[in-house]
Amino acid sequence: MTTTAGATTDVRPCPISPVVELVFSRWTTPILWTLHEHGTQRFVELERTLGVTPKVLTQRLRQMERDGLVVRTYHPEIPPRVQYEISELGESLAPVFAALTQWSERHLPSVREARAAYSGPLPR
Amino acid sequence: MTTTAGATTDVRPCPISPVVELVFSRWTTPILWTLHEHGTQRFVELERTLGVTPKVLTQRLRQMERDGLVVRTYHPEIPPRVQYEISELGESLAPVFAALTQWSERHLPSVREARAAYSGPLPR
DNA sequence: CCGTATCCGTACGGATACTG
DNA sequence: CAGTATCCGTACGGATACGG
Repeated sequence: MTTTAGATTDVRPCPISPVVELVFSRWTTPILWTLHEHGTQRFVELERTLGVTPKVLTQRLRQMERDGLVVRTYHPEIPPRVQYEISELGESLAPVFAALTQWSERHLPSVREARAAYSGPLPR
Repeated sequence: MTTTAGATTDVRPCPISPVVELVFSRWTTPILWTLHEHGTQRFVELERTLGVTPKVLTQRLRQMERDGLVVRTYHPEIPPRVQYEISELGESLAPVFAALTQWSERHLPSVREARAAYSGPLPR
């Protein structure tokens, strides 16, 4: 565990932090969900469906493309057409989403109850 | 405008967004993980283990207590002692964490490959 | 020990305008 | 249509100091 005296104890963070950062950053979840549910989407479709500005949408899509979660296909036409679809790697997240969905259905009410019952500080 | 046939009124965002915000906000995942793995922890233990400043730690713990994910127990001693433990509701997230862990083990290498192979913009 | 109070820097998202 | 460029406001986290 800790090595010889003097050395700082190693702080081992939870192993899922990388995935969390990868998948649950802002907008990534809605984007993945939309592509998963509605299939291939064009840029403007995502823009309108999610209500996100083009700058941010581009940032997220580039990031997700780099990480291999989505596939971008450019069609050199006039006007240009770009398709975004979820990759196989992205689809492999399905069990995660399923677990999350199930948890929501079962336990989200409990959260609401807890919030209602909570009388301490931090009122939002 | 909205007269696109077929799709009536509702543009439904992904249903897991609330949970994501709840569980995967900054620091909440490491906190939950630590309490899940190492059991009950004192304030200063979490502070040191996670390397988080007391202000932020308090914010997160209050929020998670309000949401019913952790249980705070105050022992009026000198010096005072406060225990934080994961609640039953928090424990119910275990399947989610399990799915995430499994995905990490299986598919995180693919992400690294994708990043290495990616030659476009956005180099981080 | 367990927080709270205060200041501060920045990263991030939103809005707008413009280009190919 | 599919972005890029620019400006801007703020929410958030880190650092420090202090209090019960």
